[in-house]
Amino acid sequence: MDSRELLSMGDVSKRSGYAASALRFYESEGLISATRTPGGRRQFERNVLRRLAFIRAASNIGLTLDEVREELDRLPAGRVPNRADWQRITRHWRGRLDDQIAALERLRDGLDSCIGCGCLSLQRCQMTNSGDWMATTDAAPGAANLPALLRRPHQFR
Amino acid sequence: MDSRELLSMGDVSKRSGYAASALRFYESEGLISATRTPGGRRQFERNVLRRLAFIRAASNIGLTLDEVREELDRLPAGRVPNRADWQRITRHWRGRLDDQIAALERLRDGLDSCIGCGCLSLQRCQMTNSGDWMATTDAAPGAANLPALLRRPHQFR
DNA sequence: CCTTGATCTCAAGTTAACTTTAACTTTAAC
DNA sequence: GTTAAAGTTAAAGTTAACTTGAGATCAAGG
Repeated sequence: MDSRELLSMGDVSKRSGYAASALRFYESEGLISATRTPGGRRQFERNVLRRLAFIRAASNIGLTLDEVREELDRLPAGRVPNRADWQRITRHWRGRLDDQIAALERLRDGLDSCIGCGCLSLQRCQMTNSGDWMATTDAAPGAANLPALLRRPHQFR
Repeated sequence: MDSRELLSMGDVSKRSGYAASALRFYESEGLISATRTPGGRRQFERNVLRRLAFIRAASNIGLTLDEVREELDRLPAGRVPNRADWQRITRHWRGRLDDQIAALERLRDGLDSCIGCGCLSLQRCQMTNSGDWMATTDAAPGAANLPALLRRPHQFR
């Protein structure tokens, strides 16, 4: 552990591409860690760059920070992640991507059938997913059952 | 225009599946409109249900409310949308879906090549997209150039 | 010693799309 | 005439992932 290899905030920010404010935020959230100089400034170990690359990749896949934290927590404590670790994770990510792709394709197919069927009034249209909105009965409101993965994060629902 | 066919807040809420608060919000945003009773309560015309189905569908596709408003504004003013209107819109939506699917597939392919290449240390990994993060030079930080459509709405970037 | 630039902390702001709360008012029913 | 259900407004709250701003402090160079 040669202590001459510690990185400053500026170093890590430049090299990771993350703003200093984001790094502070990630530290406050427990996603990364840093020691302090006597004067109170952060000193990052080199491996924080690996963690940040991991975080960047996971975010690109679409994980929330909470999920990223879980993934990071499940990584081996002391050692560097090995091939098996990495494969477990990428399999998980791949599954998520496949799900998202499948959901979008279902939507697209629904749209296509909609174009073809000529339901101009949107009655019974696959895209609206509230089958009863034109009904005269007071059935329960249709569930909003479209791909959750794709929704922009709403309030609770 | 027989005035006996107006719908109350509760009617529209039940039939559209939207909460009353959402309907008030949509009205305040100019997405839907309503007249008022002498007492001040909203009276919706029946065609608001069609508009709401449209809004629901567009939201499912991933449009923001601003975009939905634009689409609605571009719909014919007086007449009911015809097949050509509907086709123009669904073509637009289909294009968006295709873009999103393509972006996800690129991500998935990147992941696959990553699994295969064994770059366990995440160096030069396709998924991180900040090619220089391990470099010793102070190059500009890598652009976050992954599919914008997929990103959860961040701050500005 | 002084200036400059990098950092620090803590609180508040940002965006989207609504929801929640508080305090009333209408309307319909009994 | 009273009550309960449904509706109204305006303002503030919610979530995620950070950013911005204010007001210090640190560290290095001259």
